[in-house]
Amino acid sequence: MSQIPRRPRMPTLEDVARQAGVSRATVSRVVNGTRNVDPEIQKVVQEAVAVTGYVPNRAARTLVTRRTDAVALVFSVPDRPEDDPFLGRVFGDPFFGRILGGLLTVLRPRGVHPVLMLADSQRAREELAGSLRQEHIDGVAVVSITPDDPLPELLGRAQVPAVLFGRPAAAEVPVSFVDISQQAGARQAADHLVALGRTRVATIAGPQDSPAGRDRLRGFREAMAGHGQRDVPCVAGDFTQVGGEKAMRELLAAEPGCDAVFAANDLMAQGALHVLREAGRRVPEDVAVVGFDDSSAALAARPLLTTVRQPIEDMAAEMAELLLLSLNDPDQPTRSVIFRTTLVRRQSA
Amino acid sequence: MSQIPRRPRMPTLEDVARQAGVSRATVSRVVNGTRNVDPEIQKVVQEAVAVTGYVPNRAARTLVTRRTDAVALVFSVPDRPEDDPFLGRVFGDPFFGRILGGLLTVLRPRGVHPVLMLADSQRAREELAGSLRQEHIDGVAVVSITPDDPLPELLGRAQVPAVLFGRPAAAEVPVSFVDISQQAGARQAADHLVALGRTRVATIAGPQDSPAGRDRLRGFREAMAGHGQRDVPCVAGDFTQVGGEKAMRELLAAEPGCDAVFAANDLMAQGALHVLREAGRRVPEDVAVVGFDDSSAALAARPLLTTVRQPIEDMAAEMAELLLLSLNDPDQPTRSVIFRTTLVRRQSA
DNA sequence: ACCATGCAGGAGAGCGCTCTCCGGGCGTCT
DNA sequence: AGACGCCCGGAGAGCGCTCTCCTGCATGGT
Repeated sequence: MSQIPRRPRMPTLEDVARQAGVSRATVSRVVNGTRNVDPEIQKVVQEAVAVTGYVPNRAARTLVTRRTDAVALVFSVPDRPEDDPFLGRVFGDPFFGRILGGLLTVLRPRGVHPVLMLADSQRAREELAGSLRQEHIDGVAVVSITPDDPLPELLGRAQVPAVLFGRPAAAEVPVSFVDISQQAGARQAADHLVALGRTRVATIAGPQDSPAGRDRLRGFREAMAGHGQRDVPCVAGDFTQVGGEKAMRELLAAEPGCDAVFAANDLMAQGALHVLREAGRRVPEDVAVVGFDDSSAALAARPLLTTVRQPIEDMAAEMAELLLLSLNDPDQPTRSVIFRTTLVRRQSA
Repeated sequence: MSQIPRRPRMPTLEDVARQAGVSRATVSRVVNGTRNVDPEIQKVVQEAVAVTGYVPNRAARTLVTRRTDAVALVFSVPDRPEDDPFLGRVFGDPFFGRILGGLLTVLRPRGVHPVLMLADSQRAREELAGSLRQEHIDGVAVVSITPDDPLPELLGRAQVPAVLFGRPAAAEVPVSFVDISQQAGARQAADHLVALGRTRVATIAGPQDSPAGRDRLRGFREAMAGHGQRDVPCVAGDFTQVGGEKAMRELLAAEPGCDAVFAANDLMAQGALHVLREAGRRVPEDVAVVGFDDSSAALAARPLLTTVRQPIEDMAAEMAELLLLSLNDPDQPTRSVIFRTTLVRRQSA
């Protein structure tokens, strides 16, 4: 342990107490607002605090309260070699930032700080567990983009205050989460395309090893079946733009007459848009396109992408609320909150 | 201070010491690898650690070492009302995630955790200062997207270990930073356009109250002057896509004959591409377009955007190195590292 | 007048760790 | 053989805070 570059010594409770002519305990009470303190004395103490420039030392406080007022925001991604520069790509996704923004709206006013962590290897997961046991953080918000992620179950078992973004793959894991109704969202896309009079509808699905990918496809198919279209041509992509391009090309080859496409996320929809343009199809006149997420890609696309909006920020905020709840009372039952999606109508459909 | 939901008591050094039949001090030495300890005893201690499942308590350690092994990653943005939901937009920029990714490649192996903070109001800045004084964090990495940001100066004065992404607006602020040579980057764009044989070159500049915006414009103008084009038509945008669209429209109206455009960032270039397409200009045949940053927008654009690459991840990693350096020795002189940009040639020019 | 009651402030233990200081055993130099 | 270091382990102080317990005083009921 390398030793401390000593910064000038900070004033302590003791200093303030001396300055104010009261005991340490009293100062503590004033600072924390616990118990009643004579207003007269309160004023004296507050002045002493101002004079000395006192700020409570967090570590000392944590040592006794066993609260850190920090939570981890964990991104759980598929394992990869330690030196793979892929790291940047993970966080390059704006999705990530939106979650952070949503969390912050709740955490900040409560004085809780988010610490960023990445669970991308067995070792990283162990370190995360270590962080919790070290009492470095009070709880965990997990965003998992890994199929069959072992993390949720790990946390659930460990009885650690944790909340997931998106339901866990294994339904019986005892952990709180926020999610959207994927199927209802897909249904909105289907209904919209049908209302537009489209009759030869196809879909670019997400990876079928992800719950979101599966559920969106299922929801879309069921809805289309309800509208009388039993066989929806489908090619699965990988949630990336190039994946969407590839899928769209295949779809176009297999179903040249299709007049509408539902892509399981905006990035793939954007890819589809590019391919359709190359192929000389007009959007939305010849082919209507609907995406999913309402990410920044939807606004960057031309024509502007009609898409199923996922209220990410609200979901993240709720995630924070749930987390704080179980922080303050570990015996809270696990809860889940399912958000409603909305169809955002723009130009592409 | 709400009281602790007590989790089961964790094993302490004391427990390990008892288990191993040695003193607390010895266990501490083994755990931290300070001083030599008899290999025999070392083994006994390690076993005791394994048996008890001991993990050092971070707060206790911090209390005495005065190190938290945490740094703040601060995004300094223009002030705004406390309840403005703009929050999400800040972090929605992939730029943000790339920085985080870069930082992490350095911080993670060193066991340092990034804590996220937002400096978006006077109050937030004070809280940040408080966090430092509370010894909640050891240092600060700042990404400022505010013109005339008071934060760098504040930190510089406070003698706090700090590193900026991008040079401070006021040159004499004593604080380390990483940056690119904005002018050299702009020059690369200019040289490329000239090499392409373009003779009527225009530019969409960034906001002129940001250092980057100013420097890129200056660099571009100087380079073009060097190539014999003295008057470069210029409209300033605001670094957003719509800003780019607006600027491009103005440019097209004023200079219908222009055959090349340099946009001060990719987002604006993307906007320009859209407008050019609407206007029936072919890119790159009629008008060549070069962006700046090499962000994800460059790859999302069609045609693929030729752009000046800023090595964000490398810069962020260096930022972390500089920060760790001054953490370990506060007397380090302030340093700055200027990175080289590279022209990434794709389709648009 | 007395004791029960309530409330505000002080004393002091103790959270879990690191680190300085000490002491004892051993090797080495004279 | 004695003196002198050196190396390794133990003892114990103390980091800054919170919180329990205690004490002293005012209040009110009988």
